[in-house]
Amino acid sequence: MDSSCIEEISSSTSESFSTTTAKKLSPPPPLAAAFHLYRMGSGGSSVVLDSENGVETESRKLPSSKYKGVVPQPNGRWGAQIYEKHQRVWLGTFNEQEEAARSYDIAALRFRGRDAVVNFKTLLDDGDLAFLEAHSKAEIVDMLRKHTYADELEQNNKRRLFLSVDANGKRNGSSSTVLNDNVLKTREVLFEKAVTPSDVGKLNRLVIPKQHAEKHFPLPSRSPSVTKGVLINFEDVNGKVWRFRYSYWNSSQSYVLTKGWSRFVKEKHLRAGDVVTFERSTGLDRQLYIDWKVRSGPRENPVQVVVRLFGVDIFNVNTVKPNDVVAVCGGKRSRDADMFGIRCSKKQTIINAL
DNA sequence: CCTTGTGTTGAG
DNA sequence: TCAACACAAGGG
Repeated sequence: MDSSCIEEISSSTSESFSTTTAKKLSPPPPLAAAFHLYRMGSGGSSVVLDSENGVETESRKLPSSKYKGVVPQPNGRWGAQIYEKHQRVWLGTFNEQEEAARSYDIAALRFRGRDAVVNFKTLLDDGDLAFLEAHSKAEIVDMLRKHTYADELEQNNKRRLFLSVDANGKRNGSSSTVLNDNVLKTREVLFEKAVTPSDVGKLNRLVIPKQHAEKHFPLPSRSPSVTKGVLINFEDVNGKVWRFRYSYWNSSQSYVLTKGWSRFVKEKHLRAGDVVTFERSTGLDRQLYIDWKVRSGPRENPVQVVVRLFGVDIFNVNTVKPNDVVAVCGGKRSRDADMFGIRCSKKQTIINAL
C-alpha cells in the first residue's frame, strides 16, 4: 500500500502517463542552433566551448554533477531525483552536491532495497534500515524534500531505545519472537558461535567465523571501513545496547568484534564453550540482537529441553549432548545484576540441535 | 523576481 | 532508467 503513495507526490494525476499525450505535447525543440551537441543526454543548446571564466561565453551549460541522481539547478544549487515506474520523483533541491547525492542514496535504498546502487557506500546502519522500512516511500521523499530526514531518524532511534525495554519485559521463553506493543516482531538467528578460550581471554576480541561474517555483516570493501572497522549496535535480552567495533584483521585474515567485546564478556561472565547468538529482526526494523547461552554439557541440572525450529516446538529431550548447540534463555549463571528481574522460564531452548 | 521542479527528449 | 535542457508554475 505504500507503493501507491508515491504517485501522490510525483504526479497527482493517477495512472495517466499515456504515451500519446506525451508525443502531442512535445514542444518544438530549438533546433535552430546547429552547434555541436556532445555529451550524453538530449536537447542541449550547449554552445560548445567555454572560456575558462566564461567571461562572456553564451554557454548556459550547467555544470553536471558526478553524483548519481543529482542534477544542476539554474541558480547554482543541486536537485536530486530518482526514477520509478517511468516517472521522476523529485527529491528536492540542495546547496551541496553531496547533500543531494546523499538524499538520492536514501531514496534509492528505500525504493530499491539495500542493494541499490548508491553514491556513498556507507555501511547501512541497522537503525537506518529500520527507519527506512518503517516509512512509506512518500514519507521518505517528503522528509528528503524538507530536509528533515536526519532529525526524524535521530528522534526515531531515541524512541526505540526506550521501547526496547518494554519489549523485553514481554519476552517469553522463545528466543525467536518477542512481543512489542501490538506488533509481533520476529527475529531470525543469524548464527551462533561457541566462544573459544581466546574469545573470552585477554585478546579482547571475538572472532566471527568468516562464513558468517561475510554473509551477515558485509564490510564495505575497499573503503576505510576495512581498516578502521565500523561500529555496530546489538541489543541484548535486557534491552541493553552493546556497541562493538567490527573490523577485519588482515594479519589473521579474520573478522572480529573488538572494542566493547571485553565488557560483554565480563558482564555476562562468558566462559569458553558458551554460545553467543546473533540475531536480527526480520520485521520492519532490522535491529540486531546478541544473546549468550551457557555451554552445553554435563553438570547442568536436568532441565526440560525444548527443541525448536523457527519457533515451533519440534520435540523434547532430557539430555543435551556435548556438541549440541544450545541456546539457553535464563541459564544458571546469573545474567546481568542490573536486569529487571526478567527471567525466562526454566526451560532451555535448543536452537540448532543436531 | 527568483527558485523550484515539471515537461520532455535523446542516449544508454 | 537517466541526465540535460527549457521554462512555466509557485512563493514571497
